[in-house]
Amino acid sequence: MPELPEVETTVRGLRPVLEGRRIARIVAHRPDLRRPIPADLGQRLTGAEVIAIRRRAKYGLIDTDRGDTLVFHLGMSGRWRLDPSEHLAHDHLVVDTDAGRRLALNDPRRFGSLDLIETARVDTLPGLAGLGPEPLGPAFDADHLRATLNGRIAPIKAMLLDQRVVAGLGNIYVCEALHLARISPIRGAGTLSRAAHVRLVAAIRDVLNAAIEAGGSSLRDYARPDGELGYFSKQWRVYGREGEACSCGAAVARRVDSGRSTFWCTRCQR
DNA sequence: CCGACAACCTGACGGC
DNA sequence: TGCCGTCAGGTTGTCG
Repeated sequence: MPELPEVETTVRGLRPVLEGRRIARIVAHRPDLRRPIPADLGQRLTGAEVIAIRRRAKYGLIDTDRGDTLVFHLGMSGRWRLDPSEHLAHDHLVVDTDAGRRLALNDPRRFGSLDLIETARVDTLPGLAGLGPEPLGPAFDADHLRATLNGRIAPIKAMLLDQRVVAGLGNIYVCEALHLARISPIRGAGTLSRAAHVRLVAAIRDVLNAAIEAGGSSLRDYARPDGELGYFSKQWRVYGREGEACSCGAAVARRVDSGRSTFWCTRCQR
C-alpha cells in the first residue's frame, strides 16, 4: 500500500464525500483485519456526523461529532472504493452516508486495520503512540535526524523505515529519497554528515510532495477512493528498476534483506 | 536497548 | 490452459 502520499491522497478523496455528512449505515463484513474490528462500531457511528478527516503517518482518521474517531490503516493492499456498483470479495467495511453515497474498504491481504477510539485519545492508539514527526511538518529537520541517528549502527534505510524516526515513509519512498539525497541505503545511519542530514530532509520532502501532487503511488493495485486507477505513469528513479540506467549512467542495483528489496545506484549514492 | 528476521494473507505474474 | 514458485506498498513480535 500505501505509504504517506497514497494515504494523503485517499484522505483528500474521502473528505468531500464524508465531511459534514452523517453516517446512515455502517456494516463490517468480517470480524477482523489485522486486528479485530470493534464490535460496537455500528452502535457508536450510526447517526454520527463526520466533522473532520485527517492523516497521521500512514493512518487515516475520521472524527465524528460524538467524540469518537475511526482510524484506518490500509496495510499493503487496502483501498476505499467509492459508490461501488457491486459488493466485491474483500469489501470488509461498507459505509453509507445520509447523502446517499457509499464507501467500501477493500483489503485482500488484510494487513490493514480499523480502530474506534475517543478522539482525545487517538495518540494513545497502538501504532500511533510513539510515532516520529511528520516528514512534511516543522519538527522534521536535520537536527532531528542527527539526534535520532547519532550512534546508530543499522543501515540508514532501516532507520528511515522505522516509524519512530520519521512517520509515514515506506519501502518505495525511502529508496527514492535516498537516491535523490545521494546517500547509500546500506550506510550506517550514524555515519551521516550534517550535510547529508540536510540533503536527506529536503529529499524526503521533495519525493513525498511530488508523489502527492501526482496523486499517489504508481503501484498496480492502488486506486484512489473515487475508484479511478492510481497514477501508473510515474517513473521512479530507482525503485523497481534493477539493471536499468540511473541518471548517472550506472546500472541500478538491487538487494534483498529479509524479503524486502532495496534499489539504489552504487555510483552516485555513497 | 538494538538489530535481524519470520509471520500475517491474498493476488498477480512469469516460467514451464 | 494450468500449475507452481516468487514477489508485493506494512507492522509486530521474538530471538540472540
